[in-house]
This record gives sequence, C-alpha cells and structure tokens, in this order.
Amino acid sequence: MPEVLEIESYRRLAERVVGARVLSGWADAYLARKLVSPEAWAVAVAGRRITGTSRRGKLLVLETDTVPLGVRFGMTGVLLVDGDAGLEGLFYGPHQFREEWVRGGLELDDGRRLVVHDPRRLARVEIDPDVDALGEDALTLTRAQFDRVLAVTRGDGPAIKARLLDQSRVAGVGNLLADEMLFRAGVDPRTPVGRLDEDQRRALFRAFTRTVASLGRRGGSHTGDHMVARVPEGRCPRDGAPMAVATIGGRTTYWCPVHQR
DNA sequence: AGAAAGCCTCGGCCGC
DNA sequence: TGCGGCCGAGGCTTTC
Repeated sequence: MPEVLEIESYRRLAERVVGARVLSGWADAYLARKLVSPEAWAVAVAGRRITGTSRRGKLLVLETDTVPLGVRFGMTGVLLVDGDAGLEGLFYGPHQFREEWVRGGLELDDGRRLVVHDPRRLARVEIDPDVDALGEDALTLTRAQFDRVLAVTRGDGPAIKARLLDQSRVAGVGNLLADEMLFRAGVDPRTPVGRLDEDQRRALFRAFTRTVASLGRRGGSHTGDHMVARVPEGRCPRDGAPMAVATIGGRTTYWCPVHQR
C-alpha cells in the first residue's frame, strides 16, 4: 500500500512520540530480516530517547539520542501509535486490525506503544539506515533534480515507468503514483527515458509535482484520477478509450493508449 | 486463482 | 572479445 504520501503521514504520526524514551522494543524474524537478529533491534532501541523524525521516500527514520532507526513498510505495512493510524482510509484492503499482524515495535516510557502492523510481512526495520542510497525525495523534487532522474548513460535507457520507480533515482514513487503522473502527463509508460522530448519532460515534471500535491490533499496514493480505470475492462476517464494493461518495471501498469503516447 | 500500492537478488546482455 | 554495470525478471509473503 504505502508510497511516499502514506509514509509522510506515518512520519507525522511518529512526531507524537518525539521526546519519549523507549523502555523496550521487539521485532519478529521477518521484520528484523535485514538485521543480524531480532535481538539486535531490542538491544539497539532499549533506553533510547526519540529526538525527532525524518523521511526519505518510503523510508521512515526515527532519530534518537544515539543511532537512527529506519522502518520500511513493504506493501501492507502501517504505523500505529496506541492503535491509532493517524489518518483515515490508509488501511490496506479490509481495513482491519489484528493483533497477530503486529510484527514489532516500541514500548515507550509514557505507556504508549508504537507498532508496525503488516499482514503480508514485507515491512523491515533497520538500524542506522543508508539514507544516501536513495535518490532525492519525491515530495520536494526540483526540475533540475528531475532532469537527473531522467539522465541516461547508455542507449535509450529503461522505460520511463521503470525509471520513476527506481528508488535510487527518486525516492518515494510507487506503482500508483507512477501510473497517475504518466496518465496526467499523457506519456506512454513504455517510452524509453532517452526518447522523451523536451515537451514530454516538461509535462511530466509538471504532472509529477501536481500529482503528489493533489493526491496528498485528497488523502493518499489511491485517490488518483485514473484509479477508476484500474480494473479489468477499465476505460479512460478522460476519453473513454479501453485502458491498456501490461507489466512494466515489474509492476502492473494501466495506461490509456489514446492520450498517453 | 491470481494478483497485489515494495524491495532484494540474480543473471543476462548491452555498450564501451 | 572482455568486462563492468545496467536492467528486467523473479521471489519473498499473505491475503482477498
């Protein structure tokens, strides 16, 4: 589920625990998969004071008085503080909470509990995450940064959709945001990056910034204009054409073959 | 039954 | 022709 808009809402939620001290923490073997062991998480977090929050793309960072703590949410992860998701409508699928889907978290000295709720177990915690492996953040991307996102070293480069999903180029764009900005810009997701002309680049950057801004106001990645067409037999809400579907950049991609070219 | 809004690894092959 | 690195495919995991 979560893309940069959702992770930003988790970050704002996490701001509520700034100042608290961690009594103890735990993580199951999946959530701690990137660590040497689940115990490494418990050891790293015990006694830490949460001093702030930050975010790069889909990576949430809890700053502490010692080492930064990272959380990646995978496809179905949600952050909860005492059972509160902080934002309406962000729960995946059935919109339900189950205690057995709580994969780990932190017990705080003020009695509150910050947890990662994740049915499909693709969320991960990290200790001192490598923030610089990620590209510039999608919510503050400038045109100059966007031009570097589109830079190609050899040949025509990958499909534009694949490049938009490349977290080392720009951090935070997931499948839905990528399809929405391509839809708005009128760009075929299969277009090799190196083949985009200046008009398309300009339109795409404009659609990029407007998409994150407007979907942020609406309440999440799933509130895009093209979402209604994201079904079998779906039709383009702009011109009524049957939508095309294919796997591009490893993800299911919907686009309008009439106005996206 | 098959697909799912993320991420990681691996192998093939592109292009210098 | 050799090689480093880019890029796409596939797997992970569980649910509906």
